[in-house]
Amino acid sequence: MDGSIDDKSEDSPSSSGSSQPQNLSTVVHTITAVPTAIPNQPVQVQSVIQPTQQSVIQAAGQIQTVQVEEDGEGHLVRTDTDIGIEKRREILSRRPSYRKILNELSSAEAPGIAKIEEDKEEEAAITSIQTTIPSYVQTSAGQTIQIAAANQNELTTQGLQTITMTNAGQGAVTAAAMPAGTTIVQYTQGDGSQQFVTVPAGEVQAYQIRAPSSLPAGVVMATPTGITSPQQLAEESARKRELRLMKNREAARECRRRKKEYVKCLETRVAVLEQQNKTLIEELKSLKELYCHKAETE
DNA sequence: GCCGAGAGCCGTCACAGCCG
DNA sequence: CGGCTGTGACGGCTCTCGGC
Repeated sequence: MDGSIDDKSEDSPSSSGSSQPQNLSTVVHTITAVPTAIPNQPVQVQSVIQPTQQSVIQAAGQIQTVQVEEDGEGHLVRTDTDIGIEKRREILSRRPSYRKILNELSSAEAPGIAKIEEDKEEEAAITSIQTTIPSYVQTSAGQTIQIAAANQNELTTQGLQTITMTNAGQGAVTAAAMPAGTTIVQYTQGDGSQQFVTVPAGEVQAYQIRAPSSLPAGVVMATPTGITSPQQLAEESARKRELRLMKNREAARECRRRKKEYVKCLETRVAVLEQQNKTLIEELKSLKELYCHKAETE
């Protein structure tokens, strides 16, 4: 091909392909500077190592400096420089999350690629209850459950609208008795979505409501104190399982969302790069013509 | 209208890696 | 080291579309 760039690292970030793990992924060549019409000027090209989904590689968005030089036969040859093979291999030792990949891509990239939001809303909600709140659920007459918060202001911010609970089912936070004696502590988040935790009725008095930072937004974990009977243990483990499933459900949703966003981002990049490639080819053609024309006239 | 194929989404499980 | 998180894999469900 006329004026083609011989990319010696087509499937590997390094120009010495054999020294790289086989599953090293695609290299997305991000041309950050369109070469000017100066024939012998080395062209700085930014290359973004892009791991594929299935591969065991890591460190997407690692930028390496690549030089494109003429090889003496009119071909432009890419020669990688900066990162040593060993170091790169070390960097590539773990697959990053889609969020990491995309964020690194976008930070290494010109503006235009949106970062995956760091779940700001969720974090905001968690922040408001992040520290262990010395609050207790207590049953009183008529199944009214009240949480005495050390800092009511924290509890009433974003994540949890209201923390005083009644059994009426109308309040922002309600506790409904289950037939089997289980109590569901239900509350409404700022966005209107419902969250709940199950609490065996007999244990309600002993429950401490706390909000570990690891929980999804607005989820309050009730930690029983003084569980003794096997039945309570079973209920506790069932509760834990439910919580785990719920969190994993949410995590899977988020993961899929990030994955979609990541794929979209890649598709956008492909389109941009195809366009840039076209432009470069055109430019190369015109330069060649110019050069030939000049040679003929001399 | 019925049926099968294919695509897309979801929940769950398993597992690797991270972090306190 | 144990708990948590992110993600691949898998199976089930639903929807759409084309062929009959």
